[in-house]
Amino acid sequence: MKPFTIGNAAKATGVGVETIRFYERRGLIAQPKRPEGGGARDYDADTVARLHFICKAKEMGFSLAETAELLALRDDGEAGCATVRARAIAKRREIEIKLLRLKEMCSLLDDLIAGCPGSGELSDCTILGAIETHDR
Amino acid sequence: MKPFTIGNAAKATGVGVETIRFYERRGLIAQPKRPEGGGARDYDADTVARLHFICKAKEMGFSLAETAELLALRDDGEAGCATVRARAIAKRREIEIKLLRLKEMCSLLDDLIAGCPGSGELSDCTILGAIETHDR
DNA sequence: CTACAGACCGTATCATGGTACGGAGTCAAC
DNA sequence: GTTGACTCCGTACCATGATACGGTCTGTAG
Repeated sequence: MKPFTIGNAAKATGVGVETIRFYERRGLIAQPKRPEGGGARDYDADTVARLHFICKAKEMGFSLAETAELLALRDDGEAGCATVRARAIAKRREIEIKLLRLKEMCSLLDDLIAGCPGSGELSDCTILGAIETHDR
Repeated sequence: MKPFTIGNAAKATGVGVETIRFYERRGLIAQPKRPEGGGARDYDADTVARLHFICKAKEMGFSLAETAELLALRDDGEAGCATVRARAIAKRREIEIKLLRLKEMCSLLDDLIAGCPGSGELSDCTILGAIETHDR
């Protein structure tokens, strides 16, 4: 088994070397001990697992700070499954809200696009006009 | 008609005074001339309209840089309506993509939440386990 | 033995969209 | 004539999530 140098850990998880160092600085993962006498640090399996965790959590929309909290829960013997579940549900709700915001944006844009003749002078542009109007 | 000092312009558009100055620095709006001998600048109707424009565009998901481009189009006698329409359509497509990303996040989370017993030891937490697993 | 690839480390920089601070000036009311 | 509310202006700072730089050290291959 090849040693997980920072470069190998980066390749294995698809993040950059600098990004791993960044996560270390942010406390999401521990920096592995450096071998006596110098040389490259060895990223153990658990640290690599944490990197995967971070990537997955990011995919699901968790911020780094939230991911750090999830990792802390994971490390905390006291915490229960219900706490984690609550985080997931809260995040789901957050995303739902963003989804609604984006849908609103879409329909605003749809209205503009539908109302636009698509050619002609800028002075008659219904889109610019509509953006400018402050009807609220 | 009361003069649009920066504070009044801010109230009228719902943005902060510092934010207006920030937009000036970014070139989205021009800084009105200062009256001879000093005193508060007067934000004319067009500048206030531009501020409304910026707010609306933000609501629709345009970044400040994109909004600056739209404003430049608005100022450009040569530009045609078709250009503006194209921007709107492109932005719509972008938002559609974000929408899909968020929907993916939602279903990932839904799967986690559905598979979770909701109580019990953290060591059996299906959610943490699933986040950690690198199946891709 | 020497060159080159990586690792190491601190620090700086980027983009995005603001927010805050501090000192000075101005204006109107009391 | 002083207080308080604004304005003006430059500059600094915030969060978020990285990315880059430059110099040193080490490990390996040729």
